[in-house]
Amino acid sequence: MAMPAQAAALAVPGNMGDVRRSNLALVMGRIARQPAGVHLTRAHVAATTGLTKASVSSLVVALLDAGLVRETGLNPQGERGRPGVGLELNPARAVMGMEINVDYIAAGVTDLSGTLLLREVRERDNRDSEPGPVVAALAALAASLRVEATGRGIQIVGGGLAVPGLVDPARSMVLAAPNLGWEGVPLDLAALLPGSPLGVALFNEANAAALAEIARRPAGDADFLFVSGEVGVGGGLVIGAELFTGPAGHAGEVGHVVVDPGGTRCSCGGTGCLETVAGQDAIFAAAGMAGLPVTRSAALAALLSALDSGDPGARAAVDRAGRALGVALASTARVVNVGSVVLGGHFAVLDQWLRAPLLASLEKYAPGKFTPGQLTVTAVGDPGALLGAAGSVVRSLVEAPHLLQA
Amino acid sequence: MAMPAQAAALAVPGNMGDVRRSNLALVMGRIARQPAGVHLTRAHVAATTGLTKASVSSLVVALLDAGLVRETGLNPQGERGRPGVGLELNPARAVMGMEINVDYIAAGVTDLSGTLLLREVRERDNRDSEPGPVVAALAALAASLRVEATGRGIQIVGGGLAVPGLVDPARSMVLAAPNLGWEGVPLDLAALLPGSPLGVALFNEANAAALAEIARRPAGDADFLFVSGEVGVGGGLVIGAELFTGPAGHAGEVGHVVVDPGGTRCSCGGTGCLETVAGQDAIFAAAGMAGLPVTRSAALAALLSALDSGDPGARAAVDRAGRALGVALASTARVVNVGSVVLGGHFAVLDQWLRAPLLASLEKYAPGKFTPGQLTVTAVGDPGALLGAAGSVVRSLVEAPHLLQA
DNA sequence: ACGATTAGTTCATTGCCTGAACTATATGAG
DNA sequence: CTCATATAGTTCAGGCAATGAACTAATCGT
Repeated sequence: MAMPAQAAALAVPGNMGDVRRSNLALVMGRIARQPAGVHLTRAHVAATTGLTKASVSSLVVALLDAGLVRETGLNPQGERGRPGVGLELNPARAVMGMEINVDYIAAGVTDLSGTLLLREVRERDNRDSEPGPVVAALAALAASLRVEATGRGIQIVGGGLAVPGLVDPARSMVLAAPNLGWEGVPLDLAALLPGSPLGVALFNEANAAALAEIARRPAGDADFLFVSGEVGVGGGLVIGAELFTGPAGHAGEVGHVVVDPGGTRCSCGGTGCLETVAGQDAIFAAAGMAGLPVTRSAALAALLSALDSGDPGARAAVDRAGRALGVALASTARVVNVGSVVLGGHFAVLDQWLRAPLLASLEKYAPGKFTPGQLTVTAVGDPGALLGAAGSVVRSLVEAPHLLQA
Repeated sequence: MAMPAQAAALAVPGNMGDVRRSNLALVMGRIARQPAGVHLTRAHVAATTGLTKASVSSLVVALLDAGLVRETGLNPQGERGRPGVGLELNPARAVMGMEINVDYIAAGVTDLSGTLLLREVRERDNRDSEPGPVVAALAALAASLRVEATGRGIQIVGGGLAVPGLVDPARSMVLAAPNLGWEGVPLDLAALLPGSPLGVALFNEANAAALAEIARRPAGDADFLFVSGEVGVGGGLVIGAELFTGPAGHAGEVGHVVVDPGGTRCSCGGTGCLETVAGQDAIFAAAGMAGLPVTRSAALAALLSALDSGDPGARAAVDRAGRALGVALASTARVVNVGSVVLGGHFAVLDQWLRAPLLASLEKYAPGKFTPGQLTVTAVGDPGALLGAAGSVVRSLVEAPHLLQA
């Protein structure tokens, strides 16, 4: 719920409890947004949120009781007047991010400020795998991290799982993950974090990575498209610092924008999709690297050295991918009106080779829409999906602190 | 503001006034959604909204005082128990929709239920016109309709203006309307309806037309892309029964999706945009009708008869436009994840000739995403932009009835 | 005519924010 | 060392909005 000046018609009556929850979120958000280590007092919260000191005091008590916030010592530096009691996010609460990908599973723990405390990646070939054992292995990994966290006095209150495919979060289902060979797979998310108050949320990998980017961008720069380059090409659309997933939950899928109407068949059944030109397998094949190193990171390294040594096939393949990406981004920019793009996956790795053809293509198909500065590379990198999945739990907690109230 | 179960972090403290406004909107929305002529009582509002009878009574008094709602007689048919007092939208309040287009200006008055009460279209060539006289002529037209409405005891509380071009509603500016020859034109919207309590809102024409479609669609079918075929190709993206305009306010511009990377230059500076293949001028030119009838409706009629008589050039041109539209819609469907499309403008007129190549193209580039039933033609037609602009005012009033409180 | 039934109002209660008054604890000047 | 000043935080009365129960109002069926 949102409560301010503009009222939107809703299906549910509002009451005073909603005011309380809204203001609780306001105070929680203020505390969460405070830079780490900078003293923040009730008085300052009141002054910056517009709430009265009396209300803030009452709301902070609720947050303390819920264990979301902690009091630190008094203001250390000598200022006039009574020193205020410091407030910060409770470091004894944390969330778990988890990821299932083609070559590995991973789990990590972040505190409520988004700092990564623990992380563990287990290599594992999940191609054409059975979902059951993969999820069981991830549950075991998560359990071990949880034990480690508990040993440090840290409670895991919830988690998020990122999967490389189309998901239906509402039904906890993986609708289609071609690279895992999963289709219509229901997941027992609760088993990943048994008994955690907030449970486990499910995300598409590119969407989770996009969420992780949000926190790492300058404030106000809250609209962008994250493009994830893996075997497939995924996308996460962020508008107003919110993930925009569209009516059916799969918006931002820039990998299947048509970039070549006369092109080749895509695994999705379509024709000339971006993925058929700029996906990892497509680039490797076009560069004449078919049947080369098994792992993707090795293949990428091989491609990079081929590019460095001036291999014409490799250069042409990347050039073509860059131009195609430009076509897709130009169209996307028109339809959803975003002017900033963040490149992830192999697009980030290949940035120096990709950038020139991509910018040229953007200028040709959407002149004036993009400046080079609006085309950036992921600030998070590999653990992006994991951090984003974890961060989403933090975010839901900041927006609805009452979820953890007694 | 929105008030229910899920709280979103906001910059502004909530208080009980927000609860009041939210519930006011809830009751107002319930009354507005009641089919015309069907008796609706306070008791029924309470039962369907979840508010208590006491709250509903109090809220209804406020709506009556604001003049938004009216009591009708008692329940006519004999049912057991005390008959309830009927409630309906006040027929003495109305809004004005206005439109500036290439060949005409238009204004119309609708009551709060969206019924068109008055409408007047004045032919007028606005190509490469000065904004001042056009707006003055529209103001005069609006004034005359307002006099007529006042004569019937109807008060105009606000209005909306639709313009064929990119607009910045916040600054009341037309950023670019190539077909009018306007660029960076500030509009004195207040002059169109002097002294009206809600003022005049500004819309892009395709967006306004999309708004008008919302009300005419079956409930639950709230996600679609409206494609407006005029000289240019515009679009209005509706998600969750809300217009989605994106970060900069121009989302849904499907006319500049790239459908042919090797294609011709577009007026926007890009290359191979949908508009270069499927815009009216493009189709007329491809059909070999350059320099034909002056007015667009005459040219369209000529094209239709050429199609009827089997003219191969005309058929090929429309075929090509249909296929290109399919490419653009396939890409758009992936990026924003809409599965329904509403055709307007010449796309609606040419539907029978366009449909087959369009569906074939959709099936080729986005297989399984569209069924023929999800491809429909405008249910509103010509006055769409006008009705949508007017409807937007009604909508804002329903969502924030307190705007008209004393 | 009277009981049953439904509509709508009145009123005491509860919850939350607000503003003012008050308490608590520091700094700095004399 | 003491006191004025300044700032932090709590307490408390007041107001507002929703709630639920009790009450009044109006109609139907028998």
